[in-house]
Amino acid sequence: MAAPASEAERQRDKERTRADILAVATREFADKGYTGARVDEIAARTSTTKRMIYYYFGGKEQLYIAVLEQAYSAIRTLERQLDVEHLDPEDALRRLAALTFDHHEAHPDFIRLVSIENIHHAQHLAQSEILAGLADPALGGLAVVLERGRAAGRFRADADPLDIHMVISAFCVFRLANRHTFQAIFGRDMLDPARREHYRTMLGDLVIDYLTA
Amino acid sequence: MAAPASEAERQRDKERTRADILAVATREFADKGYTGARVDEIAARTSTTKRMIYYYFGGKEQLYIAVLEQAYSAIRTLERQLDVEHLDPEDALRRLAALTFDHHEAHPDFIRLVSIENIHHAQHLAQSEILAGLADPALGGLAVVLERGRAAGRFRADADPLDIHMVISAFCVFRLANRHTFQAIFGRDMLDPARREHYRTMLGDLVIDYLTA
DNA sequence: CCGATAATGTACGAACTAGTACGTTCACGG
DNA sequence: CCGTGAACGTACTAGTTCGTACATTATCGG
Repeated sequence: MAAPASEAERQRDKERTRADILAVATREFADKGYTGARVDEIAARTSTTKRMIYYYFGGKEQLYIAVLEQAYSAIRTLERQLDVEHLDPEDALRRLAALTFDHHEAHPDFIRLVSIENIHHAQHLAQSEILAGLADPALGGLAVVLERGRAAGRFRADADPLDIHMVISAFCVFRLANRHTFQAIFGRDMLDPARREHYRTMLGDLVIDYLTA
Repeated sequence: MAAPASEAERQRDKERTRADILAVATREFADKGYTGARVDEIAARTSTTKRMIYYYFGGKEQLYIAVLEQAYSAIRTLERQLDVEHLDPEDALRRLAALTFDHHEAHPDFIRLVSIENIHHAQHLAQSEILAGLADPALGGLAVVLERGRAAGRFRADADPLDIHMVISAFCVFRLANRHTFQAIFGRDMLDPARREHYRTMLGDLVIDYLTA
């Protein structure tokens, strides 16, 4: 009767079970926060049981840290896409801004996890070891581009890579993280598709106008 | 023996008890989040008992809403300080940016409450009635200043008051709300007093350079 | 001065929640 | 083909947490 030959149909699959738990936990933590998330609820939405969460991750906190690590490592790949070599500084910066804008919009769960983690003073992130190497890819290309623009006399002299990164992040993060209170108070949906291109362009202008003033 | 004549020495004081609970609850909710905050913990830090929380507020959720309402109403007074009449548009905007910057830095609890409320999709704010009249004071003066700058040909034509407000808020909020993960990843303390003036000036430049590009 | 009511304190319960003890089933090597 | 360990499921517990029933004290009008 049973023909379990195919690897894909394996009833017991370490990788699949782990990935399943992690995916469900990501949504649950992003949605309810660390304290608000319920281990029983995560287990219920999984195709396995609560026992497996403790079997594979150890506990609620370690599961949450694993979720954070996965979310952050997915981000690492972003800034590498910046084409430092072949674009002039202004175009490269506009491209970085647009890339970051798109990336944030595509990963609302990540933004929420970062907000949640900040509520908890980044205490879980501090326990993790994913930090090493996270800063570099985000800033390496940016520093090069800024230096090229400065050398060409097009960018202001006091432009700091981390400051520019902060402005871009602030714009993109705020738009997602604070959209609910913003909507409640001002009645404007910052994620309205009709305004998307406007904001995307605005961020580029904001950065370039500041650098070239 | 007892000489309870003086109003200040009253053993039973409705106002004082209420205010005490609210102050303690504000710190507790801002620190731990809505789900993370414990009613028993709030009661313990109060000079009264848990019974009074339910007597005056009804429950945890209503207490949290009361905290939100008080925090937001304290903000209302801010934007009124903008001197629309006697400053030229650029100075007025720089002043608004600096005012907002200072205000956010002075009220970290408020920023945290807003972050927390956004995690919960602003569902509590929606239940409140403080919303009416919150948007106007924030934007009224700004709209006037922008229009004056536009009329004088100094500001770009497509400048929208709400967009400018968003940029200023994004900068100030991000600096406080995300300082822990930012610090953990990039090793920079965005609240370092040594960098305060730099960021304060930078925000003004950012806004003005965008508007006058 | 006294009764009514607002304000406060104590002790407790019902429901929830993270975590675990214990038992079971599958897969793979020999 | 079978034994051993990895992977998985069930049922339970200890502790927590919101909320409340009930008792008590202060204050103020008459």
